[in-house]
Amino acid sequence: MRDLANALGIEAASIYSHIRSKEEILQRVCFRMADEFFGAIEVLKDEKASATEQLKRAISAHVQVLTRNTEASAVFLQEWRHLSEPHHTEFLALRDRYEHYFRKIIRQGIASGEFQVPDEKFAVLTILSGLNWIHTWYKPEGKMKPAEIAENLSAMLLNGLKTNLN
Amino acid sequence: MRDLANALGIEAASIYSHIRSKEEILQRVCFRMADEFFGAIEVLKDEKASATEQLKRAISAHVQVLTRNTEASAVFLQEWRHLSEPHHTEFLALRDRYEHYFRKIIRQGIASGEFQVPDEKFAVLTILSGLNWIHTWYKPEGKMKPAEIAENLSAMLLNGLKTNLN
DNA sequence: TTTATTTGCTAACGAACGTTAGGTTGTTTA
DNA sequence: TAAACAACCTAACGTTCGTTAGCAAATAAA
Repeated sequence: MRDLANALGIEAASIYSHIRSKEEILQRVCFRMADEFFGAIEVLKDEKASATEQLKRAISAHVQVLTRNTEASAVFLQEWRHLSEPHHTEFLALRDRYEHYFRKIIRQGIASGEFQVPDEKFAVLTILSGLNWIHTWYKPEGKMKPAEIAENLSAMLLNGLKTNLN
Repeated sequence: MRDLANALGIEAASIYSHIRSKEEILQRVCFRMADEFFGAIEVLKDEKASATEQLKRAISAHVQVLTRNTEASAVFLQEWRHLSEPHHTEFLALRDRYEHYFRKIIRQGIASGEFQVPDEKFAVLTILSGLNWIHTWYKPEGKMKPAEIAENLSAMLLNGLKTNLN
């Protein structure tokens, strides 16, 4: 709180005119980011699109949220486990629900023959790992733009590294 | 320190018979894990192997280290940023060196035509993200064994999700 | 213009933290 | 057998932490 107050140019005690507690700040960051993520995929719902297309869009949406909120993303991804109950459990439920959205796409891809995936849950966890690691290196002034990041990640996850002779 | 002491069944003050400081514990975990990772890739050095094979082996080695040290891995991956100087800078240097090992493999794969990678650094960061996310879900008693994890991750990163008609 | 509200201040509180000091007990070594 | 050493204990310290209380000043509203 003293570090935050320093950054704001006020005293730590003054922050309590604006918030109830430190825990409330963490809750707000985590649940607002969760809302951002869900909001971003909510508008994508188009189950007529191919699984490939749906996955690309989901990846892109996720990347947009992350790169638009780099600091909140870092807090969201690294500090959620400090949430107190019942928020901690609620948060895990949201995370599960978000993962299920991706699993559904993967399952659809398997069913349609677009994807060949030995383990669906593993695939989703790996996709999300690639997405959620972005905050560790992404800089707004960096050479790779969010759209390029999404494109590269999609290409890598869909096509793999190996040279494709198709 | 009191939580750790509780887990050990001794008093917090007693820990200081065995270590110099809390910071020393963090240093030891982080640098010993770094040693483990470097040791694991050290024995792999065989530049005659294809880039594909080298990458598979590097992934496998990394997975073995992570899954053999799940708790230390969590500390290593999540707490390194709390290291004090000069250890913090040393740690980043080690991390860079480890990343370079992977970049070298990718570069070799591009040169030999095995890989088609728009951005080599991005590819490595994504590979490492998949690897370093494992500690968030892996359980020794889980259904997927380390060797299977390595195999699935390699397949996914090399071949991608898309059904390969080759 | 006066009152209410907002936002910040200082001072302080109780709790938690990492660690030190001195002592005791058990183990090892000479 | 005695001395040295190791490993633990209790008690406590100074620091840091999140937060509250009471107050002052600035701003907004009546």
